[in-house]
Amino acid sequence: MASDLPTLLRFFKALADESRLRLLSLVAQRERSVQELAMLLALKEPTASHHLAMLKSLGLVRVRQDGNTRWYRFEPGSLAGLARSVLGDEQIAALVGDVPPAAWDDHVLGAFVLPDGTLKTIPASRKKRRIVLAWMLRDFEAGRRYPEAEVNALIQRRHWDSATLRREMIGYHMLAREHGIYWRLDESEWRDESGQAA
Amino acid sequence: MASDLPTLLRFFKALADESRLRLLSLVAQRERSVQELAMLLALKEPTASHHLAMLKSLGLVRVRQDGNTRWYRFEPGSLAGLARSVLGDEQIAALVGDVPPAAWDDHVLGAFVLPDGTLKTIPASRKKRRIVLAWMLRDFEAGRRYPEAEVNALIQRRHWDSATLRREMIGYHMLAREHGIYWRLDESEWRDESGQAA
DNA sequence: AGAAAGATTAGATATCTATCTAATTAGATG
DNA sequence: CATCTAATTAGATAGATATCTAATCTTTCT
Repeated sequence: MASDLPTLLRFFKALADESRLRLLSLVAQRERSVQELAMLLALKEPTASHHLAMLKSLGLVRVRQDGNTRWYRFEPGSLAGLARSVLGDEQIAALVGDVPPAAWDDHVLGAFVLPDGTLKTIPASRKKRRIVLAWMLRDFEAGRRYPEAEVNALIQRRHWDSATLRREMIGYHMLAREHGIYWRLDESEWRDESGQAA
Repeated sequence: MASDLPTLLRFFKALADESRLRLLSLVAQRERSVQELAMLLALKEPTASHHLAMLKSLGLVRVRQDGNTRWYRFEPGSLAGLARSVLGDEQIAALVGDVPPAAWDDHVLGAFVLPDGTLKTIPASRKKRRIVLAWMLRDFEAGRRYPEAEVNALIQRRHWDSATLRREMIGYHMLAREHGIYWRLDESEWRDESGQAA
């Protein structure tokens, strides 16, 4: 139901306060007036009133007016929706809205690839090196078979050290070799940063 | 499981922050490194690290170290306990720990009853008047029948205006009258502050 | 009508906390 | 062994917010 990030955030902020949790607890037992609640929590009435207004705006409590005292009570089931939106692990994963998934890769590439398309340096960290290698692999067509000389030529369009880079691509299982012939492997075959198969 | 107030409060405080919610969301999709997370949220690494430490201390994320990068991932099911402790309305009501239920009544009585046991004034508000009347009703034995003169005498030990107080006790259905004879009614018969039967 | 009670609104303040920079630790690389 | 990278820890700061006092509003009682 209410599982967009701003809404979820409002609920959590409302519940992340000891006074408000105690208020909820007290009005869950029975109807209570503002001054009674303020007295029980050792707060001034305006403070209690302020908290109750927030809880009301979220539908967590209901008010009944009688004379000039207002009786607050907990709204049963109002937290069930929140609980449901938090129960499933998938719901949490679905919260990211506007973050482009490739942002990190772009960031790394931007730091290592020059405007002319050549590699500034080979990233020292495995994590970044893997991203750069995956980018370089786009120069190779899937299914086609390449002799070593052609592999080196394609790599050298990006960086002079084709020996190192070719070895790395093999190491990550992005490229396979047999009898001096190379071919590109599918992404599902690649090794991850720590050398494990994906 | 974790439904005492301090624990619940820690969880809600941890989740009541946009950065931490987004972090959870990102690591729920896949394993991610600190610098990747910092970059995706436009935060500095120490900030991300700080948030992740808090989430880890609550068991919401797990870490795997590889080289000197640490891969964080969401701990599936870690929120289920929280959700369960929030789902049931009774759990909320059970949070009040150390608040004595009679505190409010004691407070009212303390404000209107003098040390010698007499009534300073009759509370103007129905809410407080009802509490004082209930207190005065203790002077009457259950089951016993009282002529009007005796009722007045018992009330006057507390306050001179026995006529008003007697009428009020009748009004709240604490006392019943027939043919000039009065008797005390059970608490279940009393009217509440707004005149409704309990 | 005037006074009082209960509650809310307005405005001020002090505490908490999310974030940053700088310094430190631990691991990998050459 | 020196260097570099990723992450954390330490310390400082700016922004958020829980709470208070004072003022206002509404309903009830005399």
